[in-house]
Amino acid sequence: MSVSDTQPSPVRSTYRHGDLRRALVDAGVALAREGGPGAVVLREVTRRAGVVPNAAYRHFRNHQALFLAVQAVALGELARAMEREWAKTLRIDNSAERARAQLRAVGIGYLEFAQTETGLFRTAFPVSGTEPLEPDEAAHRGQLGLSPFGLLGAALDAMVQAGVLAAAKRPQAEYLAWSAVHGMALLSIDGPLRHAPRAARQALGERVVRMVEDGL
Amino acid sequence: MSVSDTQPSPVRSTYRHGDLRRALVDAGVALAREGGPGAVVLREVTRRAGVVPNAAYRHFRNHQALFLAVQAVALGELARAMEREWAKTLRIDNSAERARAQLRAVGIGYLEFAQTETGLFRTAFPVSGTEPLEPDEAAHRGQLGLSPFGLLGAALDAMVQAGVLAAAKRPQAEYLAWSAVHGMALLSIDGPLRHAPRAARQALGERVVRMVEDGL
DNA sequence: TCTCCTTTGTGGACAATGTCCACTTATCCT
DNA sequence: AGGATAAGTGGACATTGTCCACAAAGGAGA
Repeated sequence: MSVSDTQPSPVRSTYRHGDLRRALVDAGVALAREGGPGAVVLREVTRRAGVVPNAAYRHFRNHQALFLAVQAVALGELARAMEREWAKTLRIDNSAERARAQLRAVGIGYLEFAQTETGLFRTAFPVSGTEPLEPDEAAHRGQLGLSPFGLLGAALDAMVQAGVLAAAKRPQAEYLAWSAVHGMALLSIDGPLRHAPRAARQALGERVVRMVEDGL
Repeated sequence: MSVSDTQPSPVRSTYRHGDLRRALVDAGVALAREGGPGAVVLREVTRRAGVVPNAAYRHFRNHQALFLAVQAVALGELARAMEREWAKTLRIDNSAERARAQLRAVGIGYLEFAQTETGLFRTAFPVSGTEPLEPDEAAHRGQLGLSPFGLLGAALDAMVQAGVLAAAKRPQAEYLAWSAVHGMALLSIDGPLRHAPRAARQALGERVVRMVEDGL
């Protein structure tokens, strides 16, 4: 409901669509949401927009360009999910505790999103092939103006500031944390844990985040 | 060269192929090796086997079944890569040191394989959609008879035995370690580190493995 | 207001892919 | 020897991404 606001009827009386580009992206996002990256099919997208397949080519160079736009939206939604968790940490007074909590929040938000919006999550990180988006491009940010990557960095910075992370370990620490959480997300949705009870996955999620906290 | 040994000529005089199933899998593996999962295209596979597309259906129910066979081979190769690293630890006398080294070996082997045989690695863990293979099925094992998952478990068991890992932390520890390393592998080949110099990736690989060792 | 140009959709086509059905050709088993 | 059966072939179809030529509508300038 935050993404798509305009498609009252799939039929259209005017020759011009009005805002086809947006309609296409919206349809793409909807498809990605329930079906993952593979469901973002150009022809189906145009079908949902009530338009002939070729019309898409007036707005995107090719299928991949369309897909990238969808991916950007997915990344934005991920950022927002993480921000939501982050916001909960703001009342914590003790700065060391808060910094730690923020790192965890970022991780938990990530994992939660992967399990709640699996299709979008998969779309945000298309596995192979396509050149991925740069982790910090404008469109992928949430309301705080931070990309998922930026949020993680902010949490780590806060940890250094609060003295719970040695400054020497700060450089590149993003990648360590991200790896662990991203891996867990994949194991949870595609790997051997995909059929484990939700509680078990949640417990492992907490544990992996703690591992990062302790092992960084 | 370990996988395919029989396809002297793509042409064939006999009506029967002899061992088409194997030829198909071999071709599939070759395609996966350079091109990843998306390159394992049924028609191309049959083409390489010098046979008409439909012939594949005598040996595999559908494209996915073929793909699963290829995936199994990829998992086997991964297992072998890990075993190779594992073997290097066997001369270490101190059992605590050895156990730790084994955990690292398993991780490093995994990461090395991801970067050396990227196509096969991606094929071993097809991102979304398809139901993944169970991590312990027979065909995916290396020469030691252990699956990638089994190798990791063995390393963790050794750590408990050697007293460098609290028994209480043992259960499910596989998933924590696997997450971290798998995530790093993906960041290295698809994510933001894909263009980083090899040395940088290697350093981060070592670091993530240490993080697991310390944080488990 | 009338013309023309540019943008945006349409229509029809093509190659590639996975899959289905009917048919042919060997091979094996009595 | 002879028929069942396994293994390949041929032709077809729907679906997908993409290309090219064309039509329809707005907008800019007269």
